[in-house]
Amino acid sequence: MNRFYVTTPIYYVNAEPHLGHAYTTIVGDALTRWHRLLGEDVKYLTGTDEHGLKIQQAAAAAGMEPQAFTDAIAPKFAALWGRLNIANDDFIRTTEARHKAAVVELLQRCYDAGDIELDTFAGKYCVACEEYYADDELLDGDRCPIHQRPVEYFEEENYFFRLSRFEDRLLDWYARHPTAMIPEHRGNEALGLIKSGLRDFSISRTSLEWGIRLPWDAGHVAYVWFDALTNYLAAVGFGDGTDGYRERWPVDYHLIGKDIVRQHCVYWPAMLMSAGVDLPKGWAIGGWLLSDGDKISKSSGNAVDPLDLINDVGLDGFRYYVLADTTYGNDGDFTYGGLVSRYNADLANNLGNLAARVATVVAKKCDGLGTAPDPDSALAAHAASAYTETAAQWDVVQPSRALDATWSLIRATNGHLEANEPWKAEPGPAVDLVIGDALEALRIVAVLCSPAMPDIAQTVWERIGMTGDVADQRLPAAAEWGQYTAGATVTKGDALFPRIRA
RNA sequence: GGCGGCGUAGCUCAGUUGGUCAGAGCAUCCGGCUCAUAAUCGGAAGGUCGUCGGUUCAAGUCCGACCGCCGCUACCA
Repeated sequence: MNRFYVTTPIYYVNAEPHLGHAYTTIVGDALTRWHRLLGEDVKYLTGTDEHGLKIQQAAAAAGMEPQAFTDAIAPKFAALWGRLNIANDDFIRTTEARHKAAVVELLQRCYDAGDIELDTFAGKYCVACEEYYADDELLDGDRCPIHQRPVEYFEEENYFFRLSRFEDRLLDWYARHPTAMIPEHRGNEALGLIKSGLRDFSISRTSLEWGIRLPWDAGHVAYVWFDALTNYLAAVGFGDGTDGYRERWPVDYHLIGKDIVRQHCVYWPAMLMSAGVDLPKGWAIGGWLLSDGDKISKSSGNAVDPLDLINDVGLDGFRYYVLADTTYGNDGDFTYGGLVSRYNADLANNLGNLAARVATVVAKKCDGLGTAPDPDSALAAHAASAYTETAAQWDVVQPSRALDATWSLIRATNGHLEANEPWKAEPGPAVDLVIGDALEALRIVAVLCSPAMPDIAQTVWERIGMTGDVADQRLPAAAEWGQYTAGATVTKGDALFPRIRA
Protein backbone atom coordinates (compact mmCIF):
# COMPACT_ATOMS: atom_id res chain seq x y z
CA MET A 1 0.00 0.00 0.00
CA ASN A 2 1.29 3.41 -0.90
CA ARG A 3 2.03 5.67 2.01
CA PHE A 4 1.36 9.37 2.04
CA TYR A 5 2.70 11.75 4.66
CA VAL A 6 1.73 15.42 4.76
CA THR A 7 2.49 18.12 7.26
CA THR A 8 1.38 21.63 8.05
CA PRO A 9 3.76 24.04 9.70
CA ILE A 10 3.58 23.82 13.45
CA TYR A 11 1.89 26.91 14.69
CA TYR A 12 3.47 29.24 17.20
CA VAL A 13 1.35 29.39 20.30
CA ASN A 14 2.00 33.00 21.17
CA ALA A 15 -1.20 33.84 19.29
CA GLU A 16 -4.70 32.48 19.15
CA PRO A 17 -5.44 30.32 16.10
CA HIS A 18 -6.84 32.32 13.20
CA LEU A 19 -7.94 32.07 9.58
CA GLY A 20 -4.39 31.86 8.29
CA HIS A 21 -3.76 28.74 10.33
CA ALA A 22 -7.13 27.34 9.35
CA TYR A 23 -6.48 27.83 5.65
CA THR A 24 -3.35 25.73 5.47
CA THR A 25 -4.79 23.13 7.76
CA ILE A 26 -7.98 22.77 5.69
CA VAL A 27 -5.93 22.36 2.51
CA GLY A 28 -3.91 19.66 4.20
CA ASP A 29 -7.03 17.95 5.45
CA ALA A 30 -8.69 17.89 2.04
CA LEU A 31 -5.48 16.68 0.46
CA THR A 32 -5.12 13.83 2.90
CA ARG A 33 -8.77 12.84 2.53
CA TRP A 34 -8.23 12.68 -1.21
CA HIS A 35 -5.27 10.38 -0.76
CA ARG A 36 -7.28 8.19 1.57
CA LEU A 37 -9.81 7.80 -1.22
CA LEU A 38 -6.95 6.62 -3.37
CA GLY A 39 -6.43 3.89 -0.82
CA GLU A 40 -3.15 5.19 0.48
CA ASP A 41 -1.93 4.79 4.02
CA VAL A 42 -2.02 8.44 5.03
CA LYS A 43 -0.48 10.30 7.90
CA TYR A 44 -1.47 13.92 8.34
CA LEU A 45 0.52 15.86 10.89
CA THR A 46 0.00 19.25 12.43
CA GLY A 47 1.03 20.64 15.77
CA THR A 48 2.33 23.52 17.80
CA ASP A 49 5.65 25.24 18.26
CA GLU A 50 6.00 26.02 21.92
CA HIS A 51 9.57 27.02 22.65
CA GLY A 52 11.47 30.24 22.35
CA LEU A 53 11.87 33.61 23.90
CA LYS A 54 8.46 34.96 22.99
CA ILE A 55 6.71 32.13 24.74
CA GLN A 56 8.97 32.56 27.71
CA GLN A 57 8.05 36.23 27.81
CA ALA A 58 4.37 35.71 27.19
CA ALA A 59 4.24 33.15 29.96
CA ALA A 60 6.05 35.47 32.32
CA ALA A 61 3.67 38.28 31.45
CA ALA A 62 0.79 35.98 32.27
CA GLY A 63 2.44 34.98 35.52
CA MET A 64 2.74 31.40 34.39
CA GLU A 65 5.40 28.83 33.83
CA PRO A 66 6.08 28.33 30.10
CA GLN A 67 4.86 24.77 30.14
CA ALA A 68 1.63 25.68 31.86
CA PHE A 69 1.20 28.57 29.46
CA THR A 70 1.57 26.42 26.37
CA ASP A 71 -0.57 23.74 27.94
CA ALA A 72 -3.32 26.32 27.97
CA ILE A 73 -2.89 27.51 24.37
CA ALA A 74 -2.12 24.33 22.43
CA PRO A 75 -5.56 22.84 23.07
CA LYS A 76 -7.12 25.85 21.38
CA PHE A 77 -5.49 24.79 18.13
CA ALA A 78 -6.59 21.22 18.59
CA ALA A 79 -10.09 22.46 19.37
CA LEU A 80 -10.25 24.53 16.20
CA TRP A 81 -9.17 21.54 14.16
CA GLY A 82 -11.97 19.62 15.75
CA ARG A 83 -14.42 22.35 14.88
CA LEU A 84 -13.17 22.38 11.27
CA ASN A 85 -13.42 18.60 11.02
CA ILE A 86 -9.70 18.22 10.45
CA ALA A 87 -8.75 14.56 10.31
CA ASN A 88 -5.15 14.87 11.37
CA ASP A 89 -3.59 11.61 12.47
CA ASP A 90 -1.20 13.21 14.84
CA PHE A 91 -0.72 16.46 16.70
CA ILE A 92 2.79 17.14 17.83
CA ARG A 93 3.91 19.65 20.41
CA THR A 94 7.54 20.65 20.58
CA THR A 95 7.43 20.23 24.32
CA GLU A 96 6.85 16.50 24.00
CA ALA A 97 9.56 13.98 24.89
CA ARG A 98 9.50 12.39 21.43
CA HIS A 99 10.20 15.79 19.91
CA LYS A 100 13.07 16.53 22.23
CA ALA A 101 14.59 13.17 21.41
CA ALA A 102 14.40 13.91 17.69
CA VAL A 103 15.92 17.36 18.06
CA VAL A 104 18.78 15.99 20.12
CA GLU A 105 19.36 13.28 17.53
CA LEU A 106 19.38 15.68 14.60
CA LEU A 107 21.61 18.17 16.37
CA GLN A 108 24.06 15.48 17.34
CA ARG A 109 24.23 14.13 13.82
CA CYS A 110 24.95 17.52 12.32
CA TYR A 111 27.48 18.22 15.07
CA ASP A 112 29.19 14.91 14.44
CA ALA A 113 29.24 15.69 10.74
CA GLY A 114 31.17 18.83 11.55
CA ASP A 115 28.54 21.20 10.28
CA ILE A 116 27.81 22.81 13.62
CA GLU A 117 30.63 24.87 15.09
CA LEU A 118 31.11 27.38 17.86
CA ASP A 119 31.46 30.94 16.68
CA THR A 120 30.66 34.46 17.69
CA PHE A 121 27.38 36.10 16.97
CA ALA A 122 27.53 39.84 16.97
CA GLY A 123 24.82 42.36 16.46
CA LYS A 124 22.78 45.28 17.66
CA TYR A 125 20.69 44.21 20.61
CA CYS A 126 17.73 45.87 22.24
CA VAL A 127 17.71 45.04 25.92
CA ALA A 128 14.01 45.78 26.20
CA CYS A 129 13.07 43.49 23.34
CA GLU A 130 15.79 41.01 24.12
CA GLU A 131 16.26 40.75 20.38
CA TYR A 132 18.89 41.47 17.81
CA TYR A 133 18.20 43.82 14.94
CA ALA A 134 19.74 44.25 11.52
CA ASP A 135 20.99 47.71 10.64
CA ASP A 136 18.23 48.45 8.19
CA GLU A 137 15.59 47.60 10.74
CA LEU A 138 16.81 50.27 13.12
CA LEU A 139 15.56 53.80 13.31
CA ASP A 140 18.28 56.32 12.59
CA GLY A 141 20.71 53.44 12.50
CA ASP A 142 20.78 52.81 16.21
CA ARG A 143 17.33 52.90 17.76
CA CYS A 144 15.01 49.98 18.32
CA PRO A 145 11.95 50.23 16.07
CA ILE A 146 9.68 49.14 18.91
CA HIS A 147 11.09 50.87 21.94
CA GLN A 148 12.73 53.71 20.06
CA ARG A 149 15.71 53.57 22.36
CA PRO A 150 19.32 53.00 21.38
CA VAL A 151 20.40 49.43 20.86
CA GLU A 152 23.63 48.03 22.23
CA TYR A 153 26.35 46.18 20.40
CA PHE A 154 26.52 42.67 21.75
CA GLU A 155 28.63 39.66 21.08
CA GLU A 156 27.52 36.21 22.05
CA GLU A 157 29.04 32.81 21.61
CA ASN A 158 26.69 30.69 19.54
CA TYR A 159 26.84 27.48 17.69
CA PHE A 160 26.44 27.99 13.97
CA PHE A 161 25.15 25.70 11.32
CA ARG A 162 27.42 25.94 8.29
CA LEU A 163 24.70 26.52 5.76
CA SER A 164 27.19 28.16 3.41
CA ARG A 165 28.68 24.76 2.67
CA PHE A 166 25.46 23.50 1.14
CA GLU A 167 24.85 25.92 -1.67
CA ASP A 168 26.06 23.68 -4.47
CA ARG A 169 24.61 20.55 -2.95
CA LEU A 170 21.19 22.15 -2.64
CA LEU A 171 21.21 23.49 -6.17
CA ASP A 172 22.32 20.14 -7.44
CA TRP A 173 19.60 18.34 -5.53
CA TYR A 174 16.88 20.67 -6.74
CA ALA A 175 18.16 20.37 -10.28
CA ARG A 176 17.62 16.64 -10.01
CA HIS A 177 14.19 17.12 -8.40
CA PRO A 178 12.64 19.87 -10.49
CA THR A 179 9.08 19.26 -9.33
CA ALA A 180 9.86 19.06 -5.63
CA MET A 181 8.57 22.54 -4.95
CA ILE A 182 5.15 23.46 -6.25
CA PRO A 183 3.78 25.66 -7.66
CA GLU A 184 6.80 26.21 -9.84
CA HIS A 185 6.96 29.96 -9.40
CA ARG A 186 7.25 29.54 -5.66
CA GLY A 187 10.05 27.07 -6.13
CA ASN A 188 11.87 29.54 -8.30
CA GLU A 189 11.88 31.96 -5.42
CA ALA A 190 13.61 29.40 -3.25
CA LEU A 191 16.20 28.68 -5.90
CA GLY A 192 16.83 32.38 -6.15
CA LEU A 193 17.48 32.54 -2.44
CA ILE A 194 20.06 29.78 -2.71
CA LYS A 195 21.78 31.27 -5.74
CA SER A 196 22.03 34.63 -4.05
CA GLY A 197 24.34 33.08 -1.49
CA LEU A 198 23.91 31.34 1.81
CA ARG A 199 25.17 32.47 5.14
CA ASP A 200 25.67 30.35 8.22
CA PHE A 201 23.04 30.77 10.87
CA SER A 202 23.29 30.42 14.60
CA ILE A 203 21.36 27.62 16.17
CA SER A 204 21.77 28.21 19.86
CA ARG A 205 21.52 30.83 22.54
CA THR A 206 23.03 30.97 25.99
CA SER A 207 20.54 33.60 27.08
CA LEU A 208 17.53 31.45 26.36
CA GLU A 209 16.00 29.19 28.97
CA TRP A 210 12.83 27.83 27.39
CA GLY A 211 13.92 25.24 24.89
CA ILE A 212 16.00 22.17 24.26
CA ARG A 213 19.60 22.06 25.45
CA LEU A 214 22.34 21.06 23.05
CA PRO A 215 23.38 17.50 23.78
CA TRP A 216 27.09 18.31 23.81
CA ASP A 217 26.89 21.67 25.57
CA ALA A 218 24.17 22.16 28.15
CA GLY A 219 25.02 25.82 28.39
CA HIS A 220 23.26 26.39 25.07
CA VAL A 221 19.62 26.09 24.16
CA ALA A 222 18.63 25.26 20.59
CA TYR A 223 17.27 28.27 18.80
CA VAL A 224 14.21 28.07 16.58
CA TRP A 225 15.04 26.16 13.43
CA PHE A 226 16.56 22.99 14.72
CA ASP A 227 13.79 22.89 17.24
CA ALA A 228 10.80 23.76 15.07
CA LEU A 229 11.54 22.01 11.80
CA THR A 230 12.50 18.74 13.41
CA ASN A 231 8.91 18.09 14.43
CA TYR A 232 8.30 16.58 11.01
CA LEU A 233 10.82 13.87 11.77
CA ALA A 234 9.89 13.53 15.40
CA ALA A 235 6.33 12.60 14.55
CA VAL A 236 7.44 9.57 12.58
CA GLY A 237 9.77 8.31 15.26
CA PHE A 238 13.11 9.82 14.39
CA GLY A 239 15.34 9.74 17.44
CA ASP A 240 13.72 6.73 19.05
CA GLY A 241 16.84 4.68 18.54
CA THR A 242 15.58 2.79 15.51
CA ASP A 243 15.26 3.38 11.81
CA GLY A 244 11.51 3.00 12.04
CA TYR A 245 10.99 6.55 10.91
CA ARG A 246 11.99 5.47 7.43
CA GLU A 247 8.64 3.79 7.04
CA ARG A 248 7.08 7.23 6.78
CA TRP A 249 10.02 9.37 5.82
CA PRO A 250 10.64 11.11 3.48
CA VAL A 251 7.52 13.19 3.78
CA ASP A 252 5.45 13.60 0.60
CA TYR A 253 4.53 17.22 1.09
CA HIS A 254 5.33 19.92 3.55
CA LEU A 255 2.54 22.44 3.23
CA ILE A 256 4.05 25.82 3.98
CA GLY A 257 3.34 29.49 3.46
CA LYS A 258 5.32 31.60 1.07
CA ASP A 259 6.84 33.45 4.02
CA ILE A 260 8.73 30.46 5.35
CA VAL A 261 10.21 29.21 2.10
CA ARG A 262 13.75 30.04 3.17
CA GLN A 263 13.55 28.01 6.34
CA HIS A 264 11.76 25.04 4.82
CA CYS A 265 13.29 24.87 1.37
CA VAL A 266 16.83 25.99 2.16
CA TYR A 267 17.69 25.52 5.83
CA TRP A 268 15.77 22.32 6.32
CA PRO A 269 17.10 20.29 3.39
CA ALA A 270 20.63 21.40 4.25
CA MET A 271 20.17 20.26 7.82
CA LEU A 272 18.90 16.91 6.60
CA MET A 273 21.80 16.53 4.19
CA SER A 274 24.22 17.16 6.99
CA ALA A 275 22.49 14.63 9.20
CA GLY A 276 22.36 12.01 6.50
CA VAL A 277 18.57 11.97 6.36
CA ASP A 278 16.65 11.75 3.11
CA LEU A 279 15.17 15.00 1.85
CA PRO A 280 11.43 15.58 1.57
CA LYS A 281 9.76 14.51 -1.63
CA GLY A 282 7.96 17.77 -1.96
CA TRP A 283 6.93 21.15 -0.68
CA ALA A 284 3.59 22.70 -1.55
CA ILE A 285 3.98 26.41 -1.08
CA GLY A 286 0.83 28.44 -0.52
CA GLY A 287 0.08 32.11 -0.39
CA TRP A 288 -1.72 33.92 2.36
CA LEU A 289 -5.42 33.96 2.83
CA LEU A 290 -6.15 37.60 3.40
CA SER A 291 -9.31 38.98 4.92
CA ASP A 292 -10.71 41.84 2.93
CA GLY A 293 -7.23 42.48 1.67
CA ASP A 294 -5.48 42.60 5.00
CA LYS A 295 -3.18 39.95 6.26
CA ILE A 296 -4.90 38.09 9.02
CA SER A 297 -2.97 38.46 12.19
CA LYS A 298 -3.54 39.26 15.75
CA SER A 299 -1.89 42.61 15.23
CA SER A 300 -4.22 43.72 12.46
CA GLY A 301 -7.21 43.04 14.67
CA ASN A 302 -9.73 42.33 11.95
CA ALA A 303 -13.11 43.23 13.28
CA VAL A 304 -14.95 40.10 12.22
CA ASP A 305 -13.42 36.71 12.73
CA PRO A 306 -13.95 34.92 9.42
CA LEU A 307 -14.20 31.70 11.36
CA ASP A 308 -17.47 32.93 12.80
CA LEU A 309 -18.95 32.85 9.30
CA ILE A 310 -19.11 29.10 9.67
CA ASN A 311 -22.41 29.83 11.35
CA ASP A 312 -23.72 31.37 8.14
CA VAL A 313 -22.69 28.82 5.55
CA GLY A 314 -22.08 25.72 7.58
CA LEU A 315 -18.73 24.07 8.11
CA ASP A 316 -18.59 22.44 4.71
CA GLY A 317 -19.69 25.65 3.02
CA PHE A 318 -16.82 27.37 4.74
CA ARG A 319 -14.35 24.69 3.79
CA TYR A 320 -15.56 24.73 0.21
CA TYR A 321 -15.16 28.46 -0.09
CA VAL A 322 -11.67 28.43 1.34
CA LEU A 323 -10.60 25.62 -0.96
CA ALA A 324 -12.42 26.62 -4.14
CA ASP A 325 -11.92 30.34 -4.15
CA THR A 326 -8.18 30.47 -3.60
CA THR A 327 -5.61 29.28 -6.10
CA TYR A 328 -3.08 27.46 -3.97
CA GLY A 329 0.22 29.27 -4.29
CA ASN A 330 -1.36 32.67 -4.74
CA ASP A 331 -2.80 34.88 -2.06
CA GLY A 332 -6.49 34.58 -1.51
CA ASP A 333 -8.91 37.20 -0.32
CA PHE A 334 -11.54 36.13 2.15
CA THR A 335 -14.57 38.38 1.83
CA TYR A 336 -18.12 38.01 2.98
CA GLY A 337 -19.38 38.85 -0.47
CA GLY A 338 -17.16 36.24 -2.04
CA LEU A 339 -18.22 33.67 0.49
CA VAL A 340 -21.92 34.25 -0.15
CA SER A 341 -21.43 34.35 -3.91
CA ARG A 342 -19.58 31.05 -3.96
CA TYR A 343 -22.00 29.48 -1.57
CA ASN A 344 -25.07 30.45 -3.53
CA ALA A 345 -23.70 29.74 -6.98
CA ASP A 346 -21.79 26.51 -6.48
CA LEU A 347 -23.43 24.97 -3.46
CA ALA A 348 -27.04 26.15 -3.28
CA ASN A 349 -27.77 26.59 -6.99
CA ASN A 350 -25.65 23.87 -8.52
CA LEU A 351 -25.14 21.01 -6.11
CA GLY A 352 -27.92 21.56 -3.61
CA ASN A 353 -30.55 22.31 -6.21
CA LEU A 354 -29.48 19.41 -8.36
CA ALA A 355 -29.92 17.01 -5.48
CA ALA A 356 -33.32 18.50 -4.70
CA ARG A 357 -34.72 18.43 -8.22
CA VAL A 358 -33.54 14.88 -8.81
CA ALA A 359 -35.12 13.70 -5.58
CA THR A 360 -38.41 15.32 -6.52
CA VAL A 361 -38.51 13.69 -9.91
CA VAL A 362 -37.63 10.33 -8.43
CA ALA A 363 -40.58 10.72 -6.07
CA LYS A 364 -42.95 11.72 -8.84
CA LYS A 365 -41.84 9.43 -11.63
CA CYS A 366 -40.08 6.50 -10.00
CA ASP A 367 -42.02 5.88 -6.80
CA GLY A 368 -39.13 7.24 -4.77
CA LEU A 369 -36.78 4.48 -5.77
CA GLY A 370 -33.56 5.14 -7.64
CA THR A 371 -33.11 3.71 -11.11
CA ALA A 372 -30.13 2.42 -12.99
CA PRO A 373 -28.13 4.75 -15.23
CA ASP A 374 -27.73 4.32 -18.95
CA PRO A 375 -24.44 2.47 -19.54
CA ASP A 376 -24.00 4.49 -22.70
CA SER A 377 -25.13 7.80 -21.28
CA ALA A 378 -23.64 10.97 -22.67
CA LEU A 379 -22.95 11.88 -19.06
CA ALA A 380 -20.54 8.98 -18.68
CA ALA A 381 -17.89 10.75 -20.70
CA HIS A 382 -18.34 13.90 -18.62
CA ALA A 383 -17.93 11.87 -15.48
CA ALA A 384 -14.77 10.24 -16.75
CA SER A 385 -13.12 13.48 -17.74
CA ALA A 386 -14.24 15.15 -14.52
CA TYR A 387 -12.59 12.41 -12.52
CA THR A 388 -9.39 12.51 -14.54
CA GLU A 389 -9.03 16.24 -14.16
CA THR A 390 -10.04 16.25 -10.50
CA ALA A 391 -7.43 13.63 -9.75
CA ALA A 392 -4.75 15.43 -11.73
CA GLN A 393 -5.34 18.65 -9.81
CA TRP A 394 -5.37 17.08 -6.36
CA ASP A 395 -2.15 15.37 -7.35
CA VAL A 396 -0.44 18.74 -7.73
CA VAL A 397 -2.14 20.24 -4.68
CA GLN A 398 -4.52 22.54 -6.53
CA PRO A 399 -7.79 22.18 -4.62
CA SER A 400 -9.52 25.04 -6.42
CA ARG A 401 -8.91 23.49 -9.82
CA ALA A 402 -9.80 20.05 -8.56
CA LEU A 403 -13.13 21.28 -7.27
CA ASP A 404 -13.80 23.16 -10.47
CA ALA A 405 -13.28 19.92 -12.37
CA THR A 406 -15.67 18.10 -10.05
CA TRP A 407 -18.23 20.86 -10.48
CA SER A 408 -18.04 20.50 -14.22
CA LEU A 409 -19.84 17.19 -13.74
CA ILE A 410 -22.55 18.89 -11.68
CA ARG A 411 -23.08 21.47 -14.41
CA ALA A 412 -23.15 18.78 -17.06
CA THR A 413 -25.73 16.87 -15.05
CA ASN A 414 -28.04 19.87 -14.80
CA GLY A 415 -27.66 20.25 -18.54
CA HIS A 416 -28.37 16.57 -19.09
CA LEU A 417 -31.66 16.90 -17.22
CA GLU A 418 -32.65 19.94 -19.26
CA ALA A 419 -31.87 18.11 -22.46
CA ASN A 420 -34.11 15.18 -21.53
CA GLU A 421 -36.77 16.79 -19.36
CA PRO A 422 -37.78 13.66 -17.45
CA TRP A 423 -40.41 15.64 -15.54
CA LYS A 424 -42.40 16.01 -18.75
CA ALA A 425 -42.36 12.36 -19.70
CA GLU A 426 -44.59 9.59 -18.50
CA PRO A 427 -42.93 7.14 -16.11
CA GLY A 428 -41.13 4.44 -17.98
CA PRO A 429 -37.77 3.12 -19.13
CA ALA A 430 -36.71 6.39 -20.78
CA VAL A 431 -37.34 8.42 -17.67
CA ASP A 432 -35.67 5.78 -15.55
CA LEU A 433 -32.47 6.01 -17.54
CA VAL A 434 -32.24 9.78 -17.32
CA ILE A 435 -32.93 9.77 -13.61
CA GLY A 436 -30.44 6.95 -13.18
CA ASP A 437 -27.86 9.05 -14.96
CA ALA A 438 -28.41 11.95 -12.58
CA LEU A 439 -28.26 9.71 -9.53
CA GLU A 440 -25.10 8.10 -10.80
CA ALA A 441 -23.54 11.50 -11.38
CA LEU A 442 -24.49 12.52 -7.85
CA ARG A 443 -22.93 9.34 -6.54
CA ILE A 444 -19.66 10.16 -8.24
CA VAL A 445 -19.83 13.78 -7.20
CA ALA A 446 -20.36 12.75 -3.59
CA VAL A 447 -17.16 10.75 -3.71
CA LEU A 448 -15.14 13.40 -5.50
CA CYS A 449 -16.22 16.29 -3.30
CA SER A 450 -15.88 14.38 -0.04
CA PRO A 451 -12.31 15.54 0.65
CA ALA A 452 -13.52 19.14 0.65
CA MET A 453 -16.92 18.56 2.24
CA PRO A 454 -16.91 15.33 4.23
CA ASP A 455 -20.25 15.77 5.94
CA ILE A 456 -22.25 17.05 2.99
CA ALA A 457 -20.80 14.35 0.78
CA GLN A 458 -22.02 11.76 3.23
CA THR A 459 -25.46 13.35 3.30
CA VAL A 460 -25.72 13.31 -0.48
CA TRP A 461 -24.53 9.72 -0.44
CA GLU A 462 -27.27 8.70 1.94
CA ARG A 463 -30.02 10.71 0.28
CA ILE A 464 -29.52 8.97 -3.03
CA GLY A 465 -29.81 5.73 -1.11
CA MET A 466 -26.21 4.57 -1.01
CA THR A 467 -25.16 2.74 2.12
CA GLY A 468 -22.03 2.83 4.20
CA ASP A 469 -19.52 5.61 4.44
CA VAL A 470 -18.61 7.58 1.34
CA ALA A 471 -15.11 7.95 2.78
CA ASP A 472 -14.70 4.21 2.42
CA GLN A 473 -15.07 4.44 -1.34
CA ARG A 474 -11.88 3.84 -3.31
CA LEU A 475 -10.69 5.59 -6.41
CA PRO A 476 -10.40 5.26 -9.29
CA ALA A 477 -12.85 2.34 -9.14
CA ALA A 478 -15.59 4.36 -7.45
CA ALA A 479 -15.55 6.91 -10.25
CA GLU A 480 -16.37 4.38 -12.93
CA TRP A 481 -19.75 4.87 -14.53
CA GLY A 482 -22.63 2.56 -13.79
CA GLN A 483 -22.37 1.60 -10.13
CA TYR A 484 -25.44 3.30 -8.74
CA THR A 485 -27.65 0.80 -6.95
CA ALA A 486 -31.05 0.69 -8.62
CA GLY A 487 -33.93 0.32 -6.21
CA ALA A 488 -32.32 2.37 -3.45
CA THR A 489 -34.57 4.72 -1.54
CA VAL A 490 -34.06 8.34 -2.51
CA THR A 491 -34.93 10.99 0.03
CA LYS A 492 -35.23 14.71 -0.58
CA GLY A 493 -34.75 16.11 2.89
CA ASP A 494 -34.13 19.73 3.75
CA ALA A 495 -32.11 21.95 1.46
CA LEU A 496 -28.47 20.95 1.64
CA PHE A 497 -27.45 24.57 1.31
CA PRO A 498 -30.26 27.03 1.98
CA ARG A 499 -29.77 29.92 -0.34
CA ILE A 500 -28.48 33.06 1.35
CA ARG A 501 -30.26 36.27 0.46
CA ALA A 502 -27.57 38.89 -0.02
C1' G B 1 19.28 49.20 -3.05
C1' G B 2 19.58 43.67 -4.15
C1' C B 3 16.79 39.19 -5.41
C1' G B 4 12.01 37.36 -6.78
C1' G B 5 6.68 37.17 -7.92
C1' C B 6 2.40 39.21 -10.10
C1' G B 7 -0.24 42.52 -13.80
C1' U B 8 -5.33 38.20 -19.55
C1' A B 9 -13.10 40.00 -20.20
C1' G B 10 -16.71 44.13 -14.43
C1' C B 11 -14.87 40.14 -10.60
C1' U B 12 -11.79 35.47 -9.55
C1' C B 13 -8.69 33.14 -12.57
C1' A B 14 -7.06 28.93 -17.00
C1' G B 15 -3.75 29.51 -20.79
C1' U B 16 3.25 23.43 -19.35
C1' U B 17 7.71 23.54 -24.34
C1' G B 18 5.74 30.42 -29.36
C1' G B 19 1.41 28.87 -34.62
C1' U B 20 -7.74 27.55 -33.75
C1' C B 21 -4.81 30.89 -27.23
C1' A B 22 -7.98 34.80 -27.01
C1' G B 23 -10.80 30.84 -22.72
C1' A B 24 -13.77 29.11 -17.92
C1' G B 25 -16.75 30.29 -13.70
C1' C B 26 -19.30 34.36 -11.41
C1' A B 27 -21.80 38.97 -12.48
C1' U B 28 -24.75 41.56 -16.72
C1' C B 29 -28.37 41.40 -20.87
C1' C B 30 -31.90 38.45 -24.06
C1' G B 31 -34.66 34.04 -24.61
C1' G B 32 -36.51 29.02 -23.06
C1' C B 33 -38.26 25.91 -19.09
C1' U B 34 -41.10 25.32 -14.70
C1' C B 35 -38.84 18.99 -11.88
C1' A B 36 -35.97 22.18 -8.43
C1' U B 37 -33.46 26.30 -3.07
C1' A B 38 -36.59 33.35 -7.62
C1' A B 39 -33.04 27.51 -8.79
C1' U B 40 -31.96 25.43 -14.10
C1' C B 41 -30.90 25.44 -19.64
C1' G B 42 -29.51 28.14 -24.24
C1' G B 43 -27.60 32.55 -26.44
C1' A B 44 -25.27 37.46 -26.38
C1' A B 45 -22.16 41.17 -24.96
C1' G B 46 -17.49 42.00 -22.82
C1' G B 47 -10.27 41.91 -23.30
C1' U B 48 -5.06 46.38 -28.42
C1' C B 49 -3.61 39.55 -23.02
C1' G B 50 0.15 46.47 -17.85
C1' U B 51 3.18 50.06 -21.48
C1' C B 52 6.98 50.66 -25.28
C1' G B 53 10.44 48.37 -28.30
C1' G B 54 12.98 43.78 -30.25
C1' U B 55 13.57 38.49 -32.16
C1' U B 56 10.48 35.43 -35.55
C1' C B 57 6.94 33.56 -41.29
C1' A B 58 4.22 33.65 -36.38
C1' A B 59 4.26 36.05 -29.27
C1' G B 60 -0.26 36.65 -23.34
C1' U B 61 3.55 32.62 -24.73
C1' C B 62 10.91 34.45 -25.98
C1' C B 63 14.44 39.11 -25.12
C1' G B 64 15.11 44.34 -23.32
C1' A B 65 13.29 48.77 -21.03
C1' C B 66 9.57 51.06 -18.30
C1' C B 67 4.97 51.56 -15.11
C1' G B 68 1.92 49.57 -11.09
C1' C B 69 1.14 46.09 -6.97
C1' C B 70 3.45 42.60 -3.70
C1' G B 71 7.06 39.26 -1.17
C1' C B 72 11.94 38.19 0.69
C1' U B 73 16.39 40.66 2.30
C1' A B 74 18.67 36.04 6.73
C1' C B 75 18.16 33.68 12.96
C1' C B 76 9.78 36.07 13.93
C1' A B 77 6.73 31.50 13.25
